[in-house]
Amino acid sequence: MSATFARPAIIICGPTATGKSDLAQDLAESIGGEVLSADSMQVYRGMDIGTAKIPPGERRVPHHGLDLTEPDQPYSAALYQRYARDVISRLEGRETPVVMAGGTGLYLQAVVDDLRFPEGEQVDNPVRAQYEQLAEEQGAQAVWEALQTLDAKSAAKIHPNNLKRTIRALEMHAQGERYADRAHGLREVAPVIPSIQIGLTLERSRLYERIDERVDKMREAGLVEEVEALASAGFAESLTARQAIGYKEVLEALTGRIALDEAFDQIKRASRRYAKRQMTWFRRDERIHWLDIEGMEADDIACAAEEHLARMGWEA
RNA sequence: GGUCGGGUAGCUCAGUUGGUAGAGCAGCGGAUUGAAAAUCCGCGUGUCGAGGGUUCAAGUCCCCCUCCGACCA
Repeated sequence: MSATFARPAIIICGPTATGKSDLAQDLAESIGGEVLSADSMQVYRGMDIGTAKIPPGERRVPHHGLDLTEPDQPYSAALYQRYARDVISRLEGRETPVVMAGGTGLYLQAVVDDLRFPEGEQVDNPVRAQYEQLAEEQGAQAVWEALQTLDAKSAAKIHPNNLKRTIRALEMHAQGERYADRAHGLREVAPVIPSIQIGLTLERSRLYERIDERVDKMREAGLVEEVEALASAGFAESLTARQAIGYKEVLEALTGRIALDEAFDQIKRASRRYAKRQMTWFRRDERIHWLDIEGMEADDIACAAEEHLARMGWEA
């Protein structure tokens, strides 16, 4: 990307259930911009209630990054990076501001910073199945040892128990790439798209209350029915979509392995842990200006965000 | 009112013949370059119900009070 940027991208990040999508839309509306979602699960069509996608009828500005593929298709950070940068250049060409809203830290960073993924196929990995079988037969350690033999430098950067990352390094090796040459600390990656980043946050116990409430609302809104519909459309065999919180638990309940109430308890717990991991991810990024939303209405939050934009010299 | 059982981590509980306490779950911290709502790593966070006594030493023994549960009246 060599375009020059008249204005920085505005980024709204932070843990789940803090109102990122609403704020992004409010901001985009007031500055004449468009919203670009950075969410690894909102890319799937039909996964609406459980991903808290803003319903089409409530979208007051154009939204990008939603419904990009089918739930039985795999997706990846590399695909999102290409897609999102393309959206940003098009908006840039029309001098339209972009407001990104995202809880998926890797996706945001893949767009804004100089993360470089190997060329070639973006999701298909011929060697993956082979190593997954090895893991099943001989354990994750054996796979890691295989990596150590082929690419000791990369193996040294991955914990032997971390099977997924070990397999990724092996895939890269098969492509003539080295994991170690790319993974060298997310703090040290240079930015390529200027941005103003605002993080929404809340005291932990209050955040957890909001998460619990939101999960209850998802249940009332028909999450179970949504999962039933997806299940009959081959969702259970998907690689990535089936990892979504809310969906995997309800699927377990639908197959009779756990009770529905138990499933929703698990969804709340998984969402809390997810929020914690998101905080860990975003906390290290010095660029983020944090906004504590305790006791604030949507208007107050938008107002505070606009004040920050003004302080950063943002001009419409 | 009486008898018995029990009050130990946020929750459920363990705790040897007395040597200032440990599991699961929950929680907290961190990593993260093609699955990222995924994956992985690390961390017990405690007036052992209150008070007194015995002892070099009490969660463990004794006394008393208190709370909960069961049973007998």
